[in-house]
Amino acid sequence: MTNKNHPCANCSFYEQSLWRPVAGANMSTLARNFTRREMEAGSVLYHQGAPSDGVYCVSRGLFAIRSFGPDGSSSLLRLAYPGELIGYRAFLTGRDHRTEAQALLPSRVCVVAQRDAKQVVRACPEVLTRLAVRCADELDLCHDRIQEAARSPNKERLAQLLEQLMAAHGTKDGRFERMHLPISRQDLADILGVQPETLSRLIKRLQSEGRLRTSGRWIEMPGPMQKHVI
Amino acid sequence: MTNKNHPCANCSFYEQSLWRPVAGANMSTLARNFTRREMEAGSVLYHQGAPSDGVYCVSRGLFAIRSFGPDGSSSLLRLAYPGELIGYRAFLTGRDHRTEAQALLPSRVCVVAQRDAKQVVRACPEVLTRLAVRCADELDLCHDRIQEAARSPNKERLAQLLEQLMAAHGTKDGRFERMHLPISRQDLADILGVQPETLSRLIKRLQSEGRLRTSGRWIEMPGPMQKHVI
DNA sequence: GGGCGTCAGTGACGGTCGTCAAAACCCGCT
DNA sequence: AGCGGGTTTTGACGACCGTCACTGACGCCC
Repeated sequence: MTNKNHPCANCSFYEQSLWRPVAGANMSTLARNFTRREMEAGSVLYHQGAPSDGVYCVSRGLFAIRSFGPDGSSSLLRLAYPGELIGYRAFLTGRDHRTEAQALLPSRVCVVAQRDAKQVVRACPEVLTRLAVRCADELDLCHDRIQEAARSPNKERLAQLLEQLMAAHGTKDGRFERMHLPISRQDLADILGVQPETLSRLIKRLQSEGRLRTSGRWIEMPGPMQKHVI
Repeated sequence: MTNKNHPCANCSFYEQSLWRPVAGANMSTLARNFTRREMEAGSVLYHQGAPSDGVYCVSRGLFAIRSFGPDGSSSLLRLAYPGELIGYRAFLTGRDHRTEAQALLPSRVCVVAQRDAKQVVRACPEVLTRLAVRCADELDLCHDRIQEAARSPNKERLAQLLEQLMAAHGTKDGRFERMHLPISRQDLADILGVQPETLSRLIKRLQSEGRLRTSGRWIEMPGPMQKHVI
Protein backbone atom coordinates (compact mmCIF):
# COMPACT_ATOMS: atom_id res chain seq x y z
CA MET A 1 0.00 0.00 0.00
CA THR A 2 1.67 3.15 -1.17
CA ASN A 3 0.89 6.73 -0.35
CA LYS A 4 -0.21 8.58 -3.44
CA ASN A 5 0.24 11.94 -1.82
CA HIS A 6 3.94 11.56 -1.55
CA PRO A 7 5.94 13.24 -4.31
CA CYS A 8 7.96 10.10 -4.84
CA ALA A 9 4.83 8.07 -5.47
CA ASN A 10 5.11 8.59 -9.19
CA CYS A 11 8.85 8.15 -9.39
CA SER A 12 10.14 4.95 -10.84
CA PHE A 13 12.49 4.88 -7.90
CA TYR A 14 9.73 4.95 -5.35
CA GLU A 15 10.44 1.41 -4.36
CA GLN A 16 13.89 2.35 -3.21
CA SER A 17 12.73 5.42 -1.40
CA LEU A 18 12.59 6.05 2.26
CA TRP A 19 8.86 5.89 2.31
CA ARG A 20 7.72 2.54 1.12
CA PRO A 21 7.58 0.83 4.49
CA VAL A 22 5.92 3.76 6.21
CA ALA A 23 3.22 4.57 3.72
CA GLY A 24 0.63 4.88 6.44
CA ALA A 25 2.59 7.38 8.50
CA ASN A 26 1.31 10.85 9.10
CA MET A 27 3.45 12.75 6.64
CA SER A 28 2.77 16.17 8.07
CA THR A 29 4.82 15.32 11.12
CA LEU A 30 7.89 14.79 8.96
CA ALA A 31 7.88 17.77 6.65
CA ARG A 32 5.84 20.89 6.37
CA ASN A 33 5.19 20.40 2.71
CA PHE A 34 6.50 17.67 0.52
CA THR A 35 7.93 19.31 -2.50
CA ARG A 36 9.85 18.31 -5.52
CA ARG A 37 12.66 20.54 -6.52
CA GLU A 38 14.02 20.84 -10.02
CA MET A 39 17.70 21.59 -10.39
CA GLU A 40 19.74 22.75 -13.34
CA ALA A 41 23.03 21.09 -14.10
CA GLY A 42 25.70 22.83 -12.07
CA SER A 43 23.44 24.26 -9.39
CA VAL A 44 24.04 23.39 -5.77
CA LEU A 45 21.41 21.75 -3.56
CA TYR A 46 23.17 22.51 -0.30
CA HIS A 47 26.51 24.11 0.46
CA GLN A 48 29.28 23.06 2.76
CA GLY A 49 28.82 24.79 6.10
CA ALA A 50 25.10 25.39 5.63
CA PRO A 51 22.68 24.19 8.31
CA SER A 52 20.61 21.10 7.65
CA ASP A 53 17.58 21.80 5.51
CA GLY A 54 16.23 18.28 5.21
CA VAL A 55 16.79 14.90 3.66
CA TYR A 56 16.47 14.60 -0.09
CA CYS A 57 15.83 11.65 -2.33
CA VAL A 58 17.30 11.96 -5.81
CA SER A 59 14.51 11.07 -8.22
CA ARG A 60 16.18 12.09 -11.49
CA GLY A 61 19.62 13.21 -12.61
CA LEU A 62 22.90 12.89 -10.78
CA PHE A 63 24.60 14.65 -7.90
CA ALA A 64 28.24 15.00 -6.93
CA ILE A 65 28.91 15.05 -3.19
CA ARG A 66 32.01 17.16 -2.72
CA SER A 67 34.07 18.44 0.14
CA PHE A 68 36.40 21.41 0.08
CA GLY A 69 39.54 21.65 2.13
CA PRO A 70 40.58 24.84 3.90
CA ASP A 71 42.96 25.55 1.02
CA GLY A 72 40.15 25.42 -1.51
CA SER A 73 41.05 22.04 -2.95
CA SER A 74 38.09 19.76 -3.48
CA SER A 75 37.48 16.05 -3.20
CA LEU A 76 34.65 14.24 -4.88
CA LEU A 77 33.47 11.92 -2.12
CA ARG A 78 30.73 10.10 -3.99
CA LEU A 79 28.09 10.34 -6.69
CA ALA A 80 24.40 10.15 -5.80
CA TYR A 81 22.19 8.40 -8.35
CA PRO A 82 18.38 8.32 -8.54
CA GLY A 83 16.89 6.49 -5.59
CA GLU A 84 19.66 7.51 -3.25
CA LEU A 85 19.31 9.70 -0.19
CA ILE A 86 21.45 12.75 0.42
CA GLY A 87 21.64 15.28 3.19
CA TYR A 88 20.94 12.80 5.97
CA ARG A 89 24.22 13.33 7.76
CA ALA A 90 23.45 16.92 8.72
CA PHE A 91 19.86 15.93 9.42
CA LEU A 92 20.81 13.10 11.77
CA THR A 93 23.43 15.01 13.67
CA GLY A 94 21.78 18.41 13.64
CA ARG A 95 25.12 19.91 12.62
CA ASP A 96 26.05 21.86 9.53
CA HIS A 97 26.70 20.21 6.20
CA ARG A 98 30.29 19.08 5.72
CA THR A 99 29.78 18.47 2.02
CA GLU A 100 28.11 20.17 -0.86
CA ALA A 101 25.71 18.51 -3.28
CA GLN A 102 25.98 19.75 -6.84
CA ALA A 103 23.76 18.58 -9.68
CA LEU A 104 25.83 17.21 -12.55
CA LEU A 105 22.78 16.80 -14.76
CA PRO A 106 19.35 18.41 -14.83
CA SER A 107 17.98 16.78 -11.70
CA ARG A 108 14.97 16.45 -9.48
CA VAL A 109 14.92 15.76 -5.78
CA CYS A 110 12.12 14.98 -3.35
CA VAL A 111 12.20 16.43 0.12
CA VAL A 112 11.57 13.38 2.26
CA ALA A 113 12.10 14.84 5.71
CA GLN A 114 12.33 18.42 6.77
CA ARG A 115 11.43 18.81 10.40
CA ASP A 116 13.74 18.42 13.34
CA ALA A 117 15.22 14.96 13.70
CA LYS A 118 13.80 14.58 17.18
CA GLN A 119 10.29 15.18 15.91
CA VAL A 120 10.84 12.66 13.17
CA VAL A 121 12.02 9.95 15.49
CA ARG A 122 8.97 10.40 17.65
CA ALA A 123 6.58 10.43 14.74
CA CYS A 124 8.11 7.57 12.82
CA PRO A 125 11.10 5.75 14.26
CA GLU A 126 11.21 3.47 11.25
CA VAL A 127 12.33 6.40 9.12
CA LEU A 128 15.24 7.04 11.43
CA THR A 129 16.21 3.39 11.21
CA ARG A 130 16.31 3.65 7.45
CA LEU A 131 18.46 6.74 7.58
CA ALA A 132 20.81 5.11 10.05
CA VAL A 133 21.14 2.03 7.85
CA ARG A 134 21.87 4.24 4.86
CA CYS A 135 24.53 6.00 6.87
CA ALA A 136 26.07 2.65 7.78
CA ASP A 137 26.03 1.68 4.11
CA GLU A 138 27.95 4.78 3.15
CA LEU A 139 30.40 4.02 5.93
CA ASP A 140 30.99 0.63 4.33
CA LEU A 141 31.71 2.25 1.00
CA CYS A 142 34.19 4.59 2.64
CA HIS A 143 35.95 1.68 4.30
CA ASP A 144 36.16 -0.09 0.96
CA ARG A 145 37.62 2.99 -0.63
CA ILE A 146 40.23 3.39 2.10
CA GLN A 147 41.26 -0.22 1.68
CA GLU A 148 41.38 -0.14 -2.08
CA ALA A 149 43.34 3.07 -2.12
CA ALA A 150 46.09 1.38 -0.16
CA ARG A 151 46.13 -1.72 -2.33
CA SER A 152 45.35 -1.47 -6.00
CA PRO A 153 47.38 0.86 -8.18
CA ASN A 154 45.78 3.96 -9.62
CA LYS A 155 45.64 2.52 -13.11
CA GLU A 156 43.26 -0.24 -12.03
CA ARG A 157 41.19 2.17 -10.01
CA LEU A 158 40.79 4.38 -13.06
CA ALA A 159 39.67 1.42 -15.14
CA GLN A 160 37.10 0.49 -12.52
CA LEU A 161 35.90 4.07 -12.18
CA LEU A 162 35.35 4.38 -15.92
CA GLU A 163 33.50 1.09 -15.97
CA GLN A 164 31.23 2.33 -13.22
CA LEU A 165 30.55 5.65 -14.90
CA MET A 166 29.79 3.92 -18.16
CA ALA A 167 27.53 1.45 -16.43
CA ALA A 168 25.49 4.40 -15.25
CA HIS A 169 25.76 6.69 -18.26
CA GLY A 170 27.41 4.91 -21.14
CA THR A 171 25.45 3.95 -24.18
CA LYS A 172 24.83 0.34 -25.02
CA ASP A 173 28.04 -0.04 -26.97
CA GLY A 174 30.15 0.99 -24.01
CA ARG A 175 30.87 4.56 -25.03
CA PHE A 176 30.94 7.14 -22.34
CA GLU A 177 30.56 10.82 -23.18
CA ARG A 178 32.08 13.15 -20.68
CA MET A 179 30.17 16.19 -21.81
CA HIS A 180 26.83 14.53 -21.20
CA LEU A 181 27.94 13.66 -17.72
CA PRO A 182 29.80 16.84 -16.93
CA ILE A 183 32.74 15.42 -15.07
CA SER A 184 35.91 17.29 -15.87
CA ARG A 185 39.37 15.84 -15.87
CA GLN A 186 39.84 17.61 -12.58
CA ASP A 187 36.87 15.78 -11.10
CA LEU A 188 38.08 12.42 -12.29
CA ALA A 189 41.50 13.18 -10.89
CA ASP A 190 39.92 14.18 -7.57
CA ILE A 191 38.12 10.88 -7.29
CA LEU A 192 41.34 8.98 -7.80
CA GLY A 193 43.32 11.36 -5.65
CA VAL A 194 45.85 12.23 -8.35
CA GLN A 195 46.76 15.28 -10.36
CA PRO A 196 45.17 15.96 -13.75
CA GLU A 197 48.49 15.45 -15.50
CA THR A 198 48.80 12.03 -13.92
CA LEU A 199 45.25 11.20 -14.94
CA SER A 200 46.11 12.05 -18.51
CA ARG A 201 49.02 9.65 -18.38
CA LEU A 202 46.90 6.93 -16.78
CA ILE A 203 44.39 7.20 -19.61
CA LYS A 204 47.21 7.04 -22.13
CA ARG A 205 48.61 3.91 -20.53
CA LEU A 206 45.23 2.19 -20.56
CA GLN A 207 44.90 3.13 -24.22
CA SER A 208 48.27 1.65 -25.06
CA GLU A 209 47.15 -1.60 -23.42
CA GLY A 210 44.04 -1.72 -25.58
CA ARG A 211 41.76 -1.45 -22.57
CA LEU A 212 40.32 1.91 -23.55
CA ARG A 213 39.80 4.07 -26.59
CA THR A 214 39.12 7.77 -26.76
CA SER A 215 37.79 9.68 -29.72
CA GLY A 216 37.10 13.31 -29.06
CA ARG A 217 34.78 13.48 -26.11
CA TRP A 218 34.17 9.79 -26.03
CA ILE A 219 35.78 7.15 -23.93
CA GLU A 220 35.16 3.61 -25.07
CA MET A 221 35.84 0.54 -23.05
CA PRO A 222 35.42 -3.14 -23.79
CA GLY A 223 34.07 -5.64 -21.31
CA PRO A 224 30.94 -6.01 -19.25
CA MET A 225 29.38 -3.20 -17.30
CA GLN A 226 29.53 -3.26 -13.55
CA LYS A 227 27.39 -2.08 -10.72
CA HIS A 228 28.10 1.41 -9.58
CA VAL A 229 30.29 1.95 -6.57
CA ILE A 230 32.36 5.08 -6.11
CA MET B 1 19.39 11.10 37.32
CA THR B 2 21.55 8.15 36.41
CA ASN B 3 20.71 4.50 36.47
CA LYS B 4 22.84 2.73 39.02
CA ASN B 5 22.02 -0.69 37.63
CA HIS B 6 23.79 -0.04 34.39
CA PRO B 7 27.31 -1.45 34.17
CA CYS B 8 28.60 1.85 32.88
CA ALA B 9 27.30 3.65 35.94
CA ASN B 10 30.60 3.20 37.73
CA CYS B 11 32.80 3.85 34.71
CA SER B 12 34.63 7.10 34.55
CA PHE B 13 33.42 7.27 30.97
CA TYR B 14 29.80 7.03 31.89
CA GLU B 15 29.18 10.58 30.84
CA GLN B 16 30.19 9.80 27.32
CA SER B 17 28.15 6.63 27.17
CA LEU B 18 25.04 5.94 25.26
CA TRP B 19 22.95 5.87 28.36
CA ARG B 20 23.14 9.17 30.08
CA PRO B 21 20.16 10.80 28.38
CA VAL B 22 17.97 7.72 28.70
CA ALA B 23 18.68 6.75 32.27
CA GLY B 24 15.03 6.21 32.97
CA ALA B 25 14.52 3.74 30.13
CA ASN B 26 13.52 0.21 30.85
CA MET B 27 16.82 -1.51 30.40
CA SER B 28 15.43 -4.99 30.08
CA THR B 29 13.97 -4.12 26.71
CA LEU B 30 17.38 -3.34 25.29
CA ALA B 31 19.50 -6.24 26.41
CA ARG B 32 18.83 -9.47 28.19
CA ASN B 33 21.50 -8.86 30.74
CA PHE B 34 23.87 -5.97 30.93
CA THR B 35 27.28 -7.43 31.34
CA ARG B 36 30.80 -6.23 31.38
CA ARG B 37 33.28 -8.28 29.53
CA GLU B 38 36.98 -8.39 30.28
CA MET B 39 39.34 -8.93 27.37
CA GLU B 40 42.98 -9.89 27.24
CA ALA B 41 45.31 -8.03 24.96
CA GLY B 42 45.18 -9.67 21.56
CA SER B 43 41.78 -11.32 21.94
CA VAL B 44 39.02 -10.53 19.50
CA LEU B 45 35.64 -9.13 20.54
CA TYR B 46 33.92 -9.90 17.26
CA HIS B 47 35.17 -11.35 14.02
CA GLN B 48 34.69 -10.21 10.46
CA GLY B 49 31.73 -12.07 8.98
CA ALA B 50 30.14 -12.86 12.33
CA PRO B 51 26.51 -11.88 12.93
CA SER B 52 25.76 -8.89 15.11
CA ASP B 53 25.96 -9.69 18.79
CA GLY B 54 25.27 -6.25 20.19
CA VAL B 55 26.68 -2.79 20.65
CA TYR B 56 29.61 -2.36 22.97
CA CYS B 57 30.99 0.63 24.81
CA VAL B 58 34.73 0.50 25.45
CA SER B 59 35.18 1.32 29.11
CA ARG B 60 38.89 0.48 29.50
CA GLY B 61 41.77 -0.38 27.21
CA LEU B 62 41.99 0.02 23.46
CA PHE B 63 40.60 -1.74 20.42
CA ALA B 64 41.79 -1.92 16.84
CA ILE B 65 39.03 -2.06 14.25
CA ARG B 66 40.45 -4.01 11.33
CA SER B 67 39.22 -5.26 8.02
CA PHE B 68 40.71 -8.10 6.00
CA GLY B 69 40.71 -8.23 2.26
CA PRO B 70 39.99 -11.41 0.31
CA ASP B 71 43.73 -11.90 -0.10
CA GLY B 72 44.31 -11.85 3.65
CA SER B 73 45.82 -8.39 3.78
CA SER B 74 44.53 -6.24 6.61
CA SER B 75 43.76 -2.58 7.04
CA LEU B 76 43.53 -0.85 10.37
CA LEU B 77 40.44 1.27 9.92
CA ARG B 78 40.41 3.00 13.29
CA LEU B 79 41.24 2.72 16.96
CA ALA B 80 38.48 2.66 19.56
CA TYR B 81 39.30 4.37 22.85
CA PRO B 82 37.39 4.26 26.14
CA GLY B 83 34.01 5.93 25.85
CA GLU B 84 33.60 4.97 22.22
CA LEU B 85 30.97 2.67 20.78
CA ILE B 86 31.80 -0.29 18.58
CA GLY B 87 29.71 -2.90 16.86
CA TYR B 88 26.87 -0.55 15.98
CA ARG B 89 27.17 -0.94 12.25
CA ALA B 90 26.15 -4.60 12.27
CA PHE B 91 23.54 -3.83 14.91
CA LEU B 92 21.94 -1.03 12.90
CA THR B 93 21.91 -2.85 9.61
CA GLY B 94 21.22 -6.34 10.91
CA ARG B 95 23.98 -7.63 8.64
CA ASP B 96 27.19 -9.41 9.52
CA HIS B 97 30.24 -7.62 10.84
CA ARG B 98 32.52 -6.31 8.13
CA THR B 99 35.31 -5.59 10.59
CA GLU B 100 36.92 -7.28 13.52
CA ALA B 101 37.56 -5.66 16.88
CA GLN B 102 40.76 -6.76 18.55
CA ALA B 103 41.87 -5.64 21.99
CA LEU B 104 45.33 -4.08 21.85
CA LEU B 105 45.49 -3.74 25.62
CA PRO B 106 43.78 -5.52 28.50
CA SER B 107 40.32 -4.07 27.98
CA ARG B 108 36.80 -3.98 29.30
CA VAL B 109 33.61 -3.41 27.35
CA CYS B 110 30.02 -2.86 28.38
CA VAL B 111 27.23 -4.42 26.41
CA VAL B 112 24.91 -1.49 25.84
CA ALA B 113 22.38 -3.07 23.48
CA GLN B 114 21.84 -6.66 22.61
CA ARG B 115 18.37 -7.25 21.29
CA ASP B 116 17.13 -6.77 17.80
CA ALA B 117 17.43 -3.23 16.54
CA LYS B 118 13.72 -3.04 15.83
CA GLN B 119 12.90 -3.84 19.42
CA VAL B 120 15.35 -1.22 20.57
CA VAL B 121 13.89 1.48 18.42
CA ARG B 122 10.43 0.78 19.77
CA ALA B 123 11.59 0.72 23.35
CA CYS B 124 13.86 3.72 23.20
CA PRO B 125 14.11 5.69 19.97
CA GLU B 126 16.58 8.05 21.56
CA VAL B 127 19.15 5.27 21.65
CA LEU B 128 18.81 4.82 17.91
CA THR B 129 19.36 8.52 17.41
CA ARG B 130 22.58 8.32 19.36
CA LEU B 131 23.79 5.35 17.36
CA ALA B 132 22.94 7.07 14.10
CA VAL B 133 24.81 10.19 15.14
CA ARG B 134 27.80 8.09 16.11
CA CYS B 135 27.66 6.42 12.72
CA ALA B 136 27.58 9.81 11.02
CA ASP B 137 30.57 10.87 13.10
CA GLU B 138 32.59 7.91 11.92
CA LEU B 139 31.56 8.72 8.38
CA ASP B 140 33.01 12.18 8.86
CA LEU B 141 36.29 10.69 10.02
CA CYS B 142 36.39 8.45 6.97
CA HIS B 143 35.80 11.41 4.68
CA ASP B 144 38.60 13.27 6.41
CA ARG B 145 40.90 10.34 5.95
CA ILE B 146 40.08 10.03 2.26
CA GLN B 147 40.76 13.70 1.76
CA GLU B 148 43.98 13.74 3.72
CA ALA B 149 45.27 10.67 1.98
CA ALA B 150 44.99 12.46 -1.32
CA ARG B 151 46.62 15.63 -0.07
CA SER B 152 49.33 15.48 2.54
CA PRO B 153 52.40 13.34 1.95
CA ASN B 154 52.95 10.21 3.95
CA LYS B 155 55.68 11.80 6.01
CA GLU B 156 53.30 14.35 7.48
CA ARG B 157 50.64 11.73 8.05
CA LEU B 158 53.13 9.62 9.98
CA ALA B 159 54.06 12.59 12.14
CA GLN B 160 50.40 13.25 12.88
CA LEU B 161 49.70 9.60 13.59
CA LEU B 162 52.55 9.37 16.08
CA GLU B 163 51.39 12.54 17.76
CA GLN B 164 47.93 11.09 18.13
CA LEU B 165 49.17 7.79 19.50
CA MET B 166 51.39 9.60 21.97
CA ALA B 167 48.57 11.87 22.99
CA ALA B 168 46.66 8.75 23.97
CA HIS B 169 49.46 6.60 25.35
CA GLY B 170 52.64 8.57 25.58
CA THR B 171 54.01 9.60 28.92
CA LYS B 172 54.11 13.19 29.91
CA ASP B 173 57.50 13.82 28.36
CA GLY B 174 56.32 12.74 24.95
CA ARG B 175 57.74 9.25 24.82
CA PHE B 176 55.69 6.57 23.15
CA GLU B 177 56.45 2.90 23.77
CA ARG B 178 55.33 0.57 21.05
CA MET B 179 55.45 -2.49 23.26
CA HIS B 180 52.96 -1.07 25.73
CA LEU B 181 50.58 -0.26 22.90
CA PRO B 182 51.12 -3.35 20.82
CA ILE B 183 51.09 -1.81 17.40
CA SER B 184 53.59 -3.48 15.14
CA ARG B 185 55.43 -1.84 12.31
CA GLN B 186 53.04 -3.65 10.02
CA ASP B 187 50.06 -2.04 11.76
CA LEU B 188 51.54 1.41 11.52
CA ALA B 189 52.31 0.80 7.88
CA ASP B 190 48.74 -0.40 7.32
CA ILE B 191 47.31 2.77 8.77
CA LEU B 192 49.41 4.87 6.43
CA GLY B 193 48.87 2.55 3.52
CA VAL B 194 52.57 1.96 2.89
CA GLN B 195 54.97 -0.95 3.17
CA PRO B 196 56.95 -1.59 6.36
CA GLU B 197 60.22 -0.76 4.61
CA THR B 198 58.82 2.57 3.56
CA LEU B 199 57.63 3.20 7.10
CA SER B 200 61.15 2.58 8.32
CA ARG B 201 62.46 5.16 5.88
CA LEU B 202 59.75 7.64 6.86
CA ILE B 203 60.75 7.34 10.49
CA LYS B 204 64.38 7.81 9.53
CA ARG B 205 63.57 10.92 7.58
CA LEU B 206 61.63 12.42 10.45
CA GLN B 207 64.58 11.64 12.68
CA SER B 208 67.02 13.37 10.38
CA GLU B 209 64.82 16.45 10.51
CA GLY B 210 64.92 16.46 14.28
CA ARG B 211 61.20 15.91 14.56
CA LEU B 212 61.44 12.50 16.20
CA ARG B 213 63.82 10.43 18.28
CA THR B 214 63.89 6.68 18.81
CA SER B 215 65.78 4.81 21.48
CA GLY B 216 65.14 1.10 21.54
CA ARG B 217 61.43 0.55 21.75
CA TRP B 218 60.70 4.18 22.39
CA ILE B 219 59.65 6.85 19.99
CA GLU B 220 60.02 10.39 21.22
CA MET B 221 58.52 13.43 19.64
CA PRO B 222 58.69 17.09 20.56
CA GLY B 223 55.80 19.45 20.28
CA PRO B 224 52.32 19.69 21.72
CA MET B 225 49.93 16.78 21.88
CA GLN B 226 46.86 16.67 19.71
CA LYS B 227 43.42 15.17 19.96
CA HIS B 228 43.10 11.67 18.63
CA VAL B 229 41.90 11.11 15.14
CA ILE B 230 42.90 8.11 13.07
C1' DG C 1 76.39 -21.98 23.37
C1' DG C 2 74.46 -22.99 18.77
C1' DG C 3 70.68 -23.14 15.64
C1' DC C 4 66.40 -21.27 14.06
C1' DG C 5 62.49 -18.20 13.08
C1' DT C 6 60.65 -13.65 13.26
C1' DC C 7 60.96 -8.91 12.91
C1' DA C 8 63.31 -4.47 11.93
C1' DG C 9 66.55 -1.93 9.26
C1' DT C 10 69.47 -0.98 4.87
C1' DG C 11 70.78 -0.74 0.05
C1' DA C 12 69.77 -0.93 -4.95
C1' DC C 13 66.69 -0.59 -8.65
C1' DG C 14 62.65 0.45 -11.33
C1' DG C 15 58.13 2.36 -11.64
C1' DT C 16 54.93 5.88 -10.43
C1' DC C 17 53.59 10.38 -9.17
C1' DG C 18 53.91 15.62 -8.31
C1' DT C 19 55.63 19.83 -10.09
C1' DC C 20 56.82 23.12 -13.39
C1' DA C 21 56.74 24.71 -17.99
C1' DA C 22 55.39 24.70 -22.61
C1' DA C 23 52.62 23.22 -26.36
C1' DA C 24 48.19 21.73 -28.23
C1' DC C 25 43.43 21.83 -28.18
C1' DC C 26 38.61 23.46 -27.61
C1' DC C 27 35.17 26.94 -27.57
C1' DG C 28 32.96 31.24 -27.83
C1' DC C 29 33.42 35.74 -29.70
C1' DT C 30 34.22 39.42 -33.04
C1' DA D 1 39.19 33.55 -40.39
C1' DG D 2 41.41 35.44 -36.34
C1' DC D 3 41.72 36.11 -31.43
C1' DG D 4 41.67 35.13 -26.36
C1' DG D 5 40.70 32.33 -22.28
C1' DG D 6 40.20 28.10 -20.53
C1' DT D 7 41.23 23.14 -20.41
C1' DT D 8 43.94 19.18 -21.72
C1' DT D 9 48.10 17.06 -23.10
C1' DT D 10 53.03 16.40 -23.28
C1' DG D 11 57.83 16.62 -21.75
C1' DA D 12 61.52 16.85 -18.24
C1' DC D 13 62.98 16.43 -13.75
C1' DG D 14 63.10 15.10 -9.03
C1' DA D 15 60.97 12.87 -5.05
C1' DC D 16 58.67 9.13 -3.34
C1' DC D 17 57.36 4.37 -2.95
C1' DG D 18 57.25 -0.90 -3.85
C1' DT D 19 60.02 -4.82 -4.48
C1' DC D 20 63.77 -7.76 -3.79
C1' DA D 21 67.77 -9.18 -1.42
C1' DC D 22 70.64 -8.93 2.40
C1' DT D 23 72.08 -7.94 7.19
C1' DG D 24 71.52 -7.46 12.05
C1' DA D 25 68.89 -7.91 16.53
C1' DC D 26 66.09 -10.53 19.48
C1' DG D 27 63.77 -14.38 21.62
C1' DC D 28 63.06 -19.29 21.88
C1' DC D 29 64.15 -24.13 22.05
C1' DC D 30 67.21 -27.98 22.08
